[in-house]
Amino acid sequence: MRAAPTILHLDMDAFYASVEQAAKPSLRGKPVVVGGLGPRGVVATASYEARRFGVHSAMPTGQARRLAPNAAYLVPRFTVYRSVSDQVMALLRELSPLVEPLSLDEAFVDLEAAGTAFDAPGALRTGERLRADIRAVTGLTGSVGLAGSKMLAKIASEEAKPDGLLLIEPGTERELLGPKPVRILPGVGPATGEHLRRAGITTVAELAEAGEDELVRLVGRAHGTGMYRMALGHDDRPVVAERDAKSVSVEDTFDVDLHDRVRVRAEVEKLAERCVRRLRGAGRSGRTVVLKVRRYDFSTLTRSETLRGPTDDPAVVREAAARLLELVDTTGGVRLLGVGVTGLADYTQEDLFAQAAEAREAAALAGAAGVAADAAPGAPAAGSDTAGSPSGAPDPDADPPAGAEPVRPPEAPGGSPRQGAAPEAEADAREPSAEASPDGGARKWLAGQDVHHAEYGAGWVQGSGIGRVTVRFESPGSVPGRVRTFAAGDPLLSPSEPLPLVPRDETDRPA
DNA sequence: TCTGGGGTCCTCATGCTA
DNA sequence: TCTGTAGCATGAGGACCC
Repeated sequence: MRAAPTILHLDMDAFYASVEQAAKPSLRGKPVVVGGLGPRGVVATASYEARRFGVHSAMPTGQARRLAPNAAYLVPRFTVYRSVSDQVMALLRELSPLVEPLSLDEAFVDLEAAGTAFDAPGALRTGERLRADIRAVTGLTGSVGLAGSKMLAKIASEEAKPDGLLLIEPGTERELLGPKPVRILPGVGPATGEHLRRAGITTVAELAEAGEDELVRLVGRAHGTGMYRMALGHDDRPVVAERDAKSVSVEDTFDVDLHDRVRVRAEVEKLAERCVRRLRGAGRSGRTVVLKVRRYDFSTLTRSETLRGPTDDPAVVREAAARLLELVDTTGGVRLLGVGVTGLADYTQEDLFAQAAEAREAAALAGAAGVAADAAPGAPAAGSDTAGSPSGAPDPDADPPAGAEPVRPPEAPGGSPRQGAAPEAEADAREPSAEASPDGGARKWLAGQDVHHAEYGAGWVQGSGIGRVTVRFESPGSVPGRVRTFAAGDPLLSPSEPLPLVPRDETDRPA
């Protein structure tokens, strides 16, 4: 615990919904729900107006619709959220070089790392200035918590919500935490909360009284000791700016359970390819392939296979996933499939082979020059799992050449810079875009999606169905706009890029 | 019409090896 | 040679977070 409140936690208020309200003037002050709109969708964020009806995050969208039938239901637009998030993170980096993003809308800042002394009044001034800057730059509100540790700063911002600021003075933490429910502590979720409740522990003070040994007995060593320290207000976790991803995965929940085994196999293949695209996009490779299956009864199982070396070859991941699927009984139906890769590395088995091939060539050249050289040692191991690899490619699933140095290629092909902590889902396949309907007919329009009409200008899809699409023509800087309905296949209507929350110029405005 | 998607970390079981 | 064991890798599942 630090002697001064130098950890700042920022949490944007109802972020996705607030961005939508800023982007769509007609929704300001109205209940807005952002999330999956399909039959099995859940709420990602609800505006404060929608929360008054009892709608909250992680609630099935169907249930939200029953509670708040008149709310606007929109699909998430991650491109916009990411660009607003970039603006906010840039403001945080002006405060200190040590910023730890937790998601698009949340981050810790270590003010001490800025090299400036921060006492309580100084920290408060910094927090208030940050909130004002965020409002000026994005038009949105965020809540700020200030304390001597991450846990307390986060609790403070939670208490300050919405649109507030709270500083927890060092020395007051036990008094503040004591009466709060155990669920306020990070890492105490529904299962642990219920477990503790059955043991007669409901508040943080009772947790502290129970003692470390009892908590270890109840919930295990790692969790028990950590929870005890937190209950005493002790948390010395540092703010960490850069964190490498440890796994990459994609998954899909189907509107209707899949029963056809052939279809299940085809979906697993598609997921494996999507997963590898993400993997390659991050310039990484992975060694362990994981298949996830959620069955009709919501029981979830995973099967995994560790390869001989890391790969980013779609064929290798696809085949491993297919082998894993053979181990799973899907009788009764499948509601979700997922494919992931863990054991990430920055090089692949193929890189090792390329290096070995270079070594062979060099040796051959040396041999031609009259220097004796052994053939590259380390033939691919027998029993390789990938007999089906594309011909012409080196078997990517074999032992690396013996004696090969652990290599790190200068840059993976197309490799993007390594991301810092970016737990936020890419949601690449979820970004709203006009989709061809399965029957090859008119496009499918998603509520909330950005569109442009050749005659009426910029707008967004308010609703669609039975061959029609309703569009509201407005933009962030305009007054609430008019609604018009078109045929879903209207050639004058097209999907468009999202507009910035602060219009760049008048051309962005609706006609 | 219950219950998404992308992650991290922990625990426990099991098999192999020194 | 046999046995016990510690350590490690792997695999599966659960809890939690945003």
